[in-house]
Amino acid sequence: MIDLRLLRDDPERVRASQRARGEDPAVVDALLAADEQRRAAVTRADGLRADQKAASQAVRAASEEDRPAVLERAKALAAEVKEAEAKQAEADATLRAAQLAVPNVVLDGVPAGGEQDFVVLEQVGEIPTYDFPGLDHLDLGTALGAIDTERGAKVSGSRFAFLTGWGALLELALINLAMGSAVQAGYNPVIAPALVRPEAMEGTGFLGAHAAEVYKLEADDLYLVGTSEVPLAAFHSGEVLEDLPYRYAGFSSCFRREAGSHGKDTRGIIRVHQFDKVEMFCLVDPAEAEAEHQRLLANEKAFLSALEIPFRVIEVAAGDLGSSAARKYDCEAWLPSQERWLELTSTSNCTDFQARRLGIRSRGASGLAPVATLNGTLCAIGRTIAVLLEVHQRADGSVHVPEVLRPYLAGRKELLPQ
RNA sequence: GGAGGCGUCGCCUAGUCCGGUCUAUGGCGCCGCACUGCUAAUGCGGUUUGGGUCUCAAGCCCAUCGGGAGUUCAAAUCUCCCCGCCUCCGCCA
Repeated sequence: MIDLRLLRDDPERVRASQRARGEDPAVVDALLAADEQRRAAVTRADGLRADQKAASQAVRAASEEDRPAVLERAKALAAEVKEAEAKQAEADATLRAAQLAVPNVVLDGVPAGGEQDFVVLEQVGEIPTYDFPGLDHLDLGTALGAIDTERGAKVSGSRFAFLTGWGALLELALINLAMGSAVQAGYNPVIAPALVRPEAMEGTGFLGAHAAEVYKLEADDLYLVGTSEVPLAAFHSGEVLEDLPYRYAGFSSCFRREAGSHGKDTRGIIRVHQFDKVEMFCLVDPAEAEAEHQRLLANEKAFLSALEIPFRVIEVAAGDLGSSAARKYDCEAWLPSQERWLELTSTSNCTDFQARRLGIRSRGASGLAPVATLNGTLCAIGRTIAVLLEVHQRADGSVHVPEVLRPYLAGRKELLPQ
């Protein structure tokens, strides 16, 4: 949710942000108009309420003979108030809708344009080459007895998979490695609920453009989260925080309908309906947000480097940002079977946009103000397993185990086909 | 799932039966000032949050007693729905 004061003071900045995103700047002017109308409605209703309050007191004070006339007046005012309040409620709803239609203002330096207009910031490691044909992660995983998508489909449908044997152990290894390094870096570990109320989903902005992506349990009015960013962000909703920053590393299963991605990444476990993820989430002073964002990115890079995965870092263009994000970096790993870069992690600076809607504030020099929230993937486990298998495969079908994972995998230096 | 109890401006608390200066009581904590050799103690004042108005300063106004709706001239107080917590029973990994 955008700051209405910023909007009033500098609407052109918001319009420019809209243009950078390739979205309609007219929503900015619609919001300005809605804001003005709401303020007019509030002023009128407040005034009438003040009159009615006085009239109501007068009823009590009135003498026996004055009473009927005074009561009449109070009743008339009550009707007027009711009508003015209805108009105010309408203006409030219009304002809210207009406010939800305006995404966060992008930060300086974010490249304008859409999905293909990203900027590559750096590449870590070389694109690997292999002097043997090579298998994709599903063939490798099947041979290792680590991934079973056929039975996943039989039991749950397409885009579901079982992780078995080394696959299951690899998942646990990655969770432990991710959580361990997060704790070491000062993040508070959290196991988060995967089912949340509508308010949590709405407050984090996932019921907007991405509503079709979200699973809903109709009978219980609960949603399955697509990322633990949702419960982590909602964790402190409505609170006043002291002693910023707060840093969390949340583990949860993630559920996505993948409604708009028919035919995309259908093979293997790159894009599935259910996967597990360790997500970092930070609440900081808005002045510290950009520095915190760099920290998150650094953590992501360190994690991928430790897994000996070659990757590149891109800055996502304005049009490809989520509505809450003001800047976003993705780390993309090289996927040998498809000879392309695949998004493994993503970190967004949401400035105070998300916190404003969730009511997460802290006491600053000028009173209570929304904090800044940031999120970043530490490890999306399924995809990381897919990349690990492909990148570290060898001609004989075995897979090299990076040193950092060995303590969690009974010291194994390689995984062998069964 | 069944029965009962509870939710008050940071924390605790009065008020709710029987609607009206509730403009929400008192204590603790916190902030300021005074007093004091320092600390403590004491005294005085302040201390929810959001919004509106305004030279965005003071001031004034409106809302806010878990959330929402209703009844009424008037709701912390009455009615209904929802949320949360507690106790007991049932069921359960």
